[in-house]
Parts: sequence; C-alpha cells; structure tokens
Amino acid sequence: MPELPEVETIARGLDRRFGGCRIAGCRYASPHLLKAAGRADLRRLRGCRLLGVRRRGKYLIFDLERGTRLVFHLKMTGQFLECASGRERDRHTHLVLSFGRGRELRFRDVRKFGRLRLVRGDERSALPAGLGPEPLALGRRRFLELLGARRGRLKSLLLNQRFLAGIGNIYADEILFEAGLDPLRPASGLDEARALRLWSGMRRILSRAVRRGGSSIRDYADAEGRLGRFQFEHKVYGRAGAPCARCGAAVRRLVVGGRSTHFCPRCQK
DNA sequence: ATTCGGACCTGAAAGC
DNA sequence: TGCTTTCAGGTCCGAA
Repeated sequence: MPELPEVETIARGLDRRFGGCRIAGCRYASPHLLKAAGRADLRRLRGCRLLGVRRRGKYLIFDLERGTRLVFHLKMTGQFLECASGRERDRHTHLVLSFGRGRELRFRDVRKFGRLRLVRGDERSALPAGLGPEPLALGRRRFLELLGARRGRLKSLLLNQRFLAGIGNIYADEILFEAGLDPLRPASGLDEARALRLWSGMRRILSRAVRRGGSSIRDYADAEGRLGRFQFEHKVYGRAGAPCARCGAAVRRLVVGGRSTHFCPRCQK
C-alpha cells in the first residue's frame, strides 16, 4: 500500500502525536509481524520513551530511549491507528502499543505482509544493504551519475529500491507521465535532457504527493484516520481506457516486470 | 545482470 | 443470487 508519500505522512503524524510519549505496554505481536526472539525483546519497551518517528524509503523508524529502535515495513496493507484502549480490537490487529491514559497505537495488517524488527543502536541492521538514496534529497548531478550506471526499463528502475528508496507502483507511473517518458524505454542511453526531466518530474510528483498526504486508493489512511488527496491528481495510475488529461488519447495499461503499468502512448516516448 | 513466475496473505470487485 | 476469477500502494527467491 504505502509508498514514500504515504509513509512520510504516517511518520509525521505519529511523530506529532506520540513523539516524547512514554510506552506503558506492548501486546499482541503476531508471529507474522515479528520472530519469536523479537517478540520476547518487546518487553524491554515498557517504560521506554518514544523519542520520535521518521521515514527511510518505505520504512518507518521509531527511535526509542536506550538506543532501541522499531523498524516497520508496511508492505501492502499495513496501517497504524490511534484509538482508545477500550475500543474493540479486530482480527487484523497484530501489535498494540499503549501510551497510558487510555491512548493506544495499533498496527493492523490485513494481508500480514508487514514486518517489524527491533534493533539496538543504528537502524541500518534492520534495513537492506544497498538501499538507495532518498529521491527528494538527491541532487541532479548525483542523479545523473547513478542513472548512467543502470540498465533495464525505466519503470523497473524506478521500482528498484537499490536505485532510489521509496518509489512504488503508483508514483513510478505518475513520475514517468510527468517526465513524458515511456515506461518501457531503456534506462541506459537516456540523453541528459530526458534524464533531467525524469529528475525534476520525480521531485515534483513526490513533493506534491507529500503535501497532499499521499494517495488513498483502497484502504490507506494515516495514523489519525485521514485520507490522502493525491489520488485526485493521478494522471495515469488506475485510469486505463480513460482519456489522457493532456492529449485525450486513451491511457493504456500493460504489465511490466510483473507490475501493472499505466501510461499515455502519445505523451510518453 | 535482468527478467520472469511464484510465494507470501486476505478481501473487494468484476466476470459469468 | 451465487460461484469463480482477477486484482491489489511490496519484496524475496529460484530458475531461465
């Protein structure tokens, strides 16, 4: 479900609502979410202060006292929900952090793909080696350098987390439309003008999506239950057969690298 | 090195 | 009204 703009929105909301709060208890870690050893370690969290919450790629990082960190990946359907402790817990709730005075933060995940790791010290041990840089912190020169070393199709490259961390299926399609580039075009041999269009298109799409609080297509909502608004600005994603907003040609859908891909055959070359 | 298909899960929507 | 199939904001693994 969540890509960079959604995870960023969740992180900001959690940081604002729970940053500085003390964890009173932790319950219900399901085996899917966390291995047995990690579940035992969760006991250490009691009484620990949550210093802050931030994002790296599509990962959510909870920084705690005593050099401990919780690193979540939400995969397709993971979500956080702030609620009153008395409220009924449904069968998709896999972790509950209590903050006292009846305040709880629950992790729900219908498809159970989401993962949590509890680490001491640096979060890097919980992240994949070779995770790419943050797209919005990447200068144009560095972007051109990284791009020059890559092959394969543009769509697959944008989805590759070792190239850039945080772009997923929605934003890959929207970025390529913004840049006017065919998702099937090979990454190698992209001339500088097109490469710079890709860089600036990426920045425009991602930063606007963050400002809109991400895209709510199916079930994404932030920790305060608010829906994103960027879905109203999608130009191609989920619009197969509909007219292109720019030229009127029918938006096409095909499968690239096993992922559904949407593009305008006239605007994207 | 890249690409492909399948696996991991559940449920909503579309198709018949 | 069913029942079946397809599809989904992600990633990992093994085989071609």
